[in-house]
Amino acid sequence: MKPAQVVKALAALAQPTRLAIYRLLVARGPQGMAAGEVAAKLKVAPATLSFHLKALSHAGLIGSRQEGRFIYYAANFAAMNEMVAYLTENCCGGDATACLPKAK
Amino acid sequence: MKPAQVVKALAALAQPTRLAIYRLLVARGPQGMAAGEVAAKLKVAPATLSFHLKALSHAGLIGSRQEGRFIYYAANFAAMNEMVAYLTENCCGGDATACLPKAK
DNA sequence: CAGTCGATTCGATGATTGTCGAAACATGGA
DNA sequence: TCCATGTTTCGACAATCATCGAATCGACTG
Repeated sequence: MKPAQVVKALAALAQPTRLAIYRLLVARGPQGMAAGEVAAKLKVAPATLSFHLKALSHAGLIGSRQEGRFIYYAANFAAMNEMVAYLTENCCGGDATACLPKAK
Repeated sequence: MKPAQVVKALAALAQPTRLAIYRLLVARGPQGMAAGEVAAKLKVAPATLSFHLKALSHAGLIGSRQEGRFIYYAANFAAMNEMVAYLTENCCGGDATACLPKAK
C-alpha cells in the first residue's frame, strides 16, 4: 500500500461523522446498509452524507452496490487490514517486542 | 478509548509529513529520536516539524523526554494499539469472519 | 555572564475541509 | 408518460490546517 493511499484512508476516518459512518458499516458487515438508513441512524443531511460516503469510497475503505433504488454501502475490510499493516510494519526496527500489548 | 480521541489520533496521522515522522519513530523504537535528527532525515523546517510533533504528541501517539539540550521523541505503541482496536471492534456485528485477512 | 546551539512559539498567508439548501439525476411504479 | 422516492451534484460559506521566516526560550560551555 502506498503512503499516499494510507494518508487518504486515514484522512477519511479522521472526521467524527465519517468515523461513525464507517463503524456503522463495519458493525453491519458485508451485507452493507442503504445510504438513507445511514443518514437516518446518524441524523445527517443527505447531501452531507453523500459527501462523506464519497470520501470513504474514494479512499477505498468502503464499497457500494446498487439494489433497486437503494445504494448499499459496505466496509472494505481488506483495505482496513492493509492500512493497519502499514502502520505497524517495521515496528521497533524489526524487533517487535515493545510494540505489542501486554499479552498474547 | 473515546471517539474524539481516536479522531484526533487519526487526524494526526492523516498528513504525509506526520505519517512519515511517526513511521520513522515507530521504526526507531522506544529509544526515540531527537527532533533535529528527524528534521534532518525528512528535510523539514524546524518550525514545521515542531508543529507536527506537537500534533502527534497532543494526540497521544508520541511521547518526549529531554536529554541535555536534545528532546527525544518516541512512538507510543500502546496508543496505536488502542486505536487499531477501536477501528476493528464490533467487526461484522461480532461475527468476525469476513473482516480478517485470508489466513491465520 | 555572554555565547552557542537545539527546539519552540508567534504571526501571516494560501489552501483545504465540513456543512447544507436547492437543484438535478436515476430508478421503479401508476 | 408522469409522479414519487432515494441519492448525488452544485454552489457558497465559515472554519480549520500546513507552511515557514523571525523571534524567543532553555540548556550547556567557556
